[in-house]
Amino acid sequence: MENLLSVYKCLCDETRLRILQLLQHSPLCVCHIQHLLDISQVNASRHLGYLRKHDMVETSRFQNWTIYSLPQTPSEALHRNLACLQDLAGTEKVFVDDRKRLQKLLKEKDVRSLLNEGGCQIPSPQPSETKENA
Amino acid sequence: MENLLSVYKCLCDETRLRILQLLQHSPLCVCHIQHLLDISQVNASRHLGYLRKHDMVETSRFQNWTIYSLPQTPSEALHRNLACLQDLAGTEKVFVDDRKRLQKLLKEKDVRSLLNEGGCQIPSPQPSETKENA
DNA sequence: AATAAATATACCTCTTGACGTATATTCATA
DNA sequence: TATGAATATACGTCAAGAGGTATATTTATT
Repeated sequence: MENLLSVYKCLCDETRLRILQLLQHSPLCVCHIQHLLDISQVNASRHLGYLRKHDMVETSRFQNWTIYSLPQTPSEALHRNLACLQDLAGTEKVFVDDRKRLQKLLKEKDVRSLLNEGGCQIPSPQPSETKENA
Repeated sequence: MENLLSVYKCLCDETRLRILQLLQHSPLCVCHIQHLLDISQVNASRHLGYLRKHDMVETSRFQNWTIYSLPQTPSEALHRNLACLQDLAGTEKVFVDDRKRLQKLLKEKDVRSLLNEGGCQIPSPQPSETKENA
């Protein structure tokens, strides 16, 4: 029950929902999140810290960057709810826009090499989910 | 997004989780919830009011009772998350115990007739989910 | 060694919400 | 009409948490 409640508490903030939705596509640094969501550094760091404290994300350190990613072995509650969120995020404009910005970001060489050197599997470029990317 | 966040906010309190899990099995009055969860009348009423305010439950009035039930046409976000909760609630002791008490309650004639006269579909007695009901 | 970048933490303020006590309100019934 | 049962609301208190500003910490670079 503790864990289940923890999951829902992590999910009941818009910023954290957006973060988690992005992390379902790729590991990311604080600065990436910060810019993708257009929020302050402190805010990004704090929400990520909150998620980490509740075991919703894992971190690895590379030089000056902290790379956040979803847990390798998430709890059942987290796993199920992330899947659920994934489904629901398909139609939500905020998420769609975030994903578009993410795809763009993941094309940048320095971003890719940072995540790579940080030991992360980053996804190959995705076909855009809507035909026009205008 | 508003609605999705609303759903998660409703789900991030243990009392409300227990209530929703019970309502997935049968419509119930405030006094039923109150006794099943062993909480105060105010507390039960307040959480149910919170759920109603956020369109997570519907109400009908019969004499002095307010019968709470899940919406006939829940939002996509609610529908999905209730299904998810249903799955996760299978193994959670608190929920298991609540359900046992509910099954017992639903065998009482006055409870059944109250819900019936209130215009509710109440489920037929369930086979107990664990073999022993001791 | 000084600087800059990336991240984290401390302190403050404000809002939300959880729960207790007390008190309406409504309806059936004695 | 007075009483009791079921429900809802008002008011107070307390804790959690969201976000801002300032500041520390670590690491690479000049």
